[in-house]
Amino acid sequence: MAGKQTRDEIVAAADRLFYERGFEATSFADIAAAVQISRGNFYYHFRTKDEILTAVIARRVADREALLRHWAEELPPLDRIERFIGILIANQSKIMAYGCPVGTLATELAKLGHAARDDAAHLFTVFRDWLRCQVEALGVAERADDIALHLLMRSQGVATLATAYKDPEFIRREVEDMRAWLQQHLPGPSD
Amino acid sequence: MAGKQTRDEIVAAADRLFYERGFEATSFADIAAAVQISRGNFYYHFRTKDEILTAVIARRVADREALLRHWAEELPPLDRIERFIGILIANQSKIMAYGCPVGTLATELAKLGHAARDDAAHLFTVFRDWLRCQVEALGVAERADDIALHLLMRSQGVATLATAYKDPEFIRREVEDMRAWLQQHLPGPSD
DNA sequence: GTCTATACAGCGATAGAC
DNA sequence: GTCTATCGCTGTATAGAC
Repeated sequence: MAGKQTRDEIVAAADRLFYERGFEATSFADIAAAVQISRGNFYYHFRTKDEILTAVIARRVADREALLRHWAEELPPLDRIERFIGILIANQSKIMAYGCPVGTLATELAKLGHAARDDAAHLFTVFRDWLRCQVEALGVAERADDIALHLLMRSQGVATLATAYKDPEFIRREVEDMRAWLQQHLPGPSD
Repeated sequence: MAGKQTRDEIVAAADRLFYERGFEATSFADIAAAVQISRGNFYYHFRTKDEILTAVIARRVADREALLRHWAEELPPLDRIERFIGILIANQSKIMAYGCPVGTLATELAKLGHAARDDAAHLFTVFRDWLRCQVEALGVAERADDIALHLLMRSQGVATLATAYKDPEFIRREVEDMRAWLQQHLPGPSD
């Protein structure tokens, strides 16, 4: 039964390396070294690089869904969205070094013409649908999906420029602006 | 003197391939095949992959500077910025397929920890400084750089989501929103 | 300036012993 | 389930003929 644990360790290491170095730039040897197993053993668990990519994407989807579910249980709708925006602050060190894990993987797979590109784009949809639901819960009936996409768009833009310039003050300012924008696009308390 | 021409063809082909497939995923054989020369001849012009990357970045900087200078000569300041925003529409097919050439290269080199990462980030600065100048020309004395960064941020966000979702209607809507935002952040005609 | 031939490391992937 | 050994291919890079 140690097989399951080894497999999980491989996926966790691949998840981290695909994020930090990129999918193409990460070799089997890199992952095996990170988990401290031989390449031969590695191939017992995953026969191709595509298989491990699929497992990594599934892991990321599960992680994000669990996180968003957790927020939905603990916070009221507005705070949930603010928490989403706050990811840019909470993860700013990693974002300045490696960008957004969702956006950078989707872009890389699109360039590679990889079969899993749509699966990677689906990671965006996890956030998109969740954001739309929260916006609707705040009383916005129409254009809730547009608002969700706009928040996603801003997150991606901030992440990309944060990686290029590594400027925490830029991130702080844009996060504040996102929060103000959100307030303006929700029904006021008198509605 | 055919050497100069061959060299230009190599850089042009590498520029396109680095954009469409990524820097890491493009091999010397790919570039040589695109220019229809042998690998041996290729190495006469560029001895390492880093050398050709440097040449590609220099080419991109020169191309963008020439384009922006051209706009500055032909259009009034507000139209120049609108033209910048309009890149998202004019290049939407390529952006949906490969993302933004500036943002995707900067992100990839950041992940690779490549020495040329700062040079790639400088490509952003070409647009940043130019946008700041146009905003200042429209009468904004303070926060012109913040406005420039905000426009860059939005462009990057739209490009990333456009690559993931390939939705022209999303691009159209966000471009319209960028133009409206710009109008709101410029001094009114009565000021 | 352009070519062929080639060196050598690292890649993804397989076979088979334990 | 984990290992060593190895395969075939591709990657960057070089040497030298023309």
